[in-house]
Amino acid sequence: MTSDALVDALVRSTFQVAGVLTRIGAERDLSLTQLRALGILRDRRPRMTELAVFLGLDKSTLSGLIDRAEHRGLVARGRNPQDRRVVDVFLTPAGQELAEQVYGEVRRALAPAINRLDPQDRDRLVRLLHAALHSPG
Amino acid sequence: MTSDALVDALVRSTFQVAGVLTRIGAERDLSLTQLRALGILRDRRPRMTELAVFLGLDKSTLSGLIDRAEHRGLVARGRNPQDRRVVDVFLTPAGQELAEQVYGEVRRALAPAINRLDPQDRDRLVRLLHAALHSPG
DNA sequence: CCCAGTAGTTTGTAATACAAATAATGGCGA
DNA sequence: TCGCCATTATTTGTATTACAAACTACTGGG
Repeated sequence: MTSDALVDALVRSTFQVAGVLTRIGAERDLSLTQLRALGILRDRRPRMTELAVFLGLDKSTLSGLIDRAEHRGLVARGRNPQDRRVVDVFLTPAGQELAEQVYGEVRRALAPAINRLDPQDRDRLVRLLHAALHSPG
Repeated sequence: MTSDALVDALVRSTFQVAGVLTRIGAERDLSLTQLRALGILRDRRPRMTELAVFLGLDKSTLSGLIDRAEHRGLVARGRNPQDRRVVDVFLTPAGQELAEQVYGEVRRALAPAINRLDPQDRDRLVRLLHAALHSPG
């Protein structure tokens, strides 16, 4: 069946890309989760609960994660004056720089894979991934 | 740039599929790594070191992983008569059944995404993923 | 037979993750 | 305004995941 081949291809590529991300993160002492958090925080300033939902983590897990990143000076916590229960999270300048470095490294690491496709196929792949996964559901 | 859009799409789909796999694994007390190990063992009987390399883990990490799976009756260790240092790992019948269940569940979970594509686009996506990622390098 | 190298395990430590309990605040109803 | 429940995040306790270093058992060459 075609759909089984597609499931296999998606799972395979998932583990392959996750492996690349894990390796790049490890070079800078970032777990896959921390790396993803950095990526999310590049263009957002969520509250703890929002970020936990985004990452699919329990809020207690996120407290520890942000603790460690904060001690390393990568992120900071901000209090929300409207609702003082709320804690906003955002990247420090050091965190921003690291995030850009890491994602530059990711682009470089995936470049060989991408260069195996001609520009038209790249566009096709983007559109197909978008159509399949980036939609409601 | 097109290649940046493709990197974004690959990273995004990686986290999305990994999320699905994590959730399905969690329903059966399987981590993403255990789930992947089960998938690999479906059609292989590697030695410990081979499996560790496959998963990108240290051999000491794998010892613990296989210990826990063995206690749950999912895998078994076999001694190699040619070289008695070597330990082969393979699925028990229970492990085989769980692996099939889980991967059936994965197919069901990804079906909605797949069904958004017509058969021709599914083939295209399989070929593009294969061309980009499943090649040398 | 000795010894260097290989295959796995054990031990120690840190990070990741969840659940339950806790603390602080907000907001609604009486 | 007071009381109470809900919300937001942290703390605490436990299991898993992961690595590195030390260790055990075995192999194969000299």
